[in-house]
Amino acid sequence: MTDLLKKNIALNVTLNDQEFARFAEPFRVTTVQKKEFLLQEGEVCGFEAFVNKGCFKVYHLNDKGFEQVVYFATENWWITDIDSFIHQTPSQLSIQALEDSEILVINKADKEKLYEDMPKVEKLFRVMTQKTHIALQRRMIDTLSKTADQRYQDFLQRYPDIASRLTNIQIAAYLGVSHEFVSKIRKKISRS
Amino acid sequence: MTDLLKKNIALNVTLNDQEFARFAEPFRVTTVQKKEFLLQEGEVCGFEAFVNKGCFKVYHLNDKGFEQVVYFATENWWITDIDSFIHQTPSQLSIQALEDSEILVINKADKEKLYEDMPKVEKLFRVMTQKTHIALQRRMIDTLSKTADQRYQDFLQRYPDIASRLTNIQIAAYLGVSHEFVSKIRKKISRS
DNA sequence: AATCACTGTTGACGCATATCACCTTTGTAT
DNA sequence: ATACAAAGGTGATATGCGTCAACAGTGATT
Repeated sequence: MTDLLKKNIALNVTLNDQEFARFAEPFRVTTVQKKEFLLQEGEVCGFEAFVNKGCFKVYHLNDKGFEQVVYFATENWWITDIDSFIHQTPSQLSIQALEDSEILVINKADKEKLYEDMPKVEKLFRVMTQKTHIALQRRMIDTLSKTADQRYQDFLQRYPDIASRLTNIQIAAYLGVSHEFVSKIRKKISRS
Repeated sequence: MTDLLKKNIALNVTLNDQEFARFAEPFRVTTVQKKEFLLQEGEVCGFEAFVNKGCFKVYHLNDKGFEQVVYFATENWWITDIDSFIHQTPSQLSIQALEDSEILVINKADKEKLYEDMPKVEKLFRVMTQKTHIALQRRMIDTLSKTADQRYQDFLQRYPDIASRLTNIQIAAYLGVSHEFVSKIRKKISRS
């Protein structure tokens, strides 16, 4: 149940079996059906979750009513609306399952107890947040300086396993372009 | 010398005078002249710095030879190339002073000692990184779903004090648009 | 099997923004 | 004070991408 989680955190911090047991204790296994929402805009996000199986999109509905995908999360990714979770303010993001999924959920109070009880957990989430931040910084640079064509191809190369589970419409919502234009990019690629 | 730093970290963590003294000890005051580089692309970033006075731009030179500004840092901001600093790999970013400035610099080894000696420092940088990440996530959404016009006006509203110290060219490099277009946006605004 | 919703494709047209060229204004160094 | 570099502004033209509309393909639901 928590095997994948154990491997995941081992990337950032070393815990012995007893420490990991304490860490894993407050997590609850939850199954989520395709199309089900973990969080809807306006709700306060009280959880953080680790994806054991399945796929989610974390997105914002912009002024024009378009979904802007902040990120996709498949096996081994963490999901939350970090802004709403930390500040306990209404969420501007929604989180929806794109496949039948299984996640490990921890609530805010339990996570804060972990921070207090285990200094290594501070380090774990510091390092995880830093890595996430680095990835987002790179995406920011690419978004501002590359064409949609290049960004589409970069996405396929960087996340081939995720891309194959998504529709063009979902990928377009991540890249911030219309799905019709993604379709035209694909046509152009297939000709060359 | 470290008054501003003391106030800055007090936003995220509580340290008594003795603890703060230990925290501040490894920082070195450094003056930097306008146009001087703290870091150039290709170098490994071995420091993190707190801005006491002045202004910096952190930017990436893209394929077309254009500067893409990742962020500006004035008084009370921290600067580093977090990617290069953490992984000790060659930097893809450059950091240059836009004004004569004064910073407090800590090197990587000393920062790691702080992490080991003071659990509160783990928390400090975890929370700081989370806040930075939230801000970048919001910027990402805005970049993908708003026009240059809106983003320019948002920038002026959100950072009026920084904007007034920058040229249009620098603001354009942050927004990811040409400086000519920023000029046209300004004209349009002034007419209305 | 039939239906209906969702996804993908294509073309015509329009808008946001880039590019280029040139000029004016401002700042800076001697 | 002069000269030169950098910043700011403007118009003409080009391009990337959006919008809209229509249609075909693919899956889901009954």
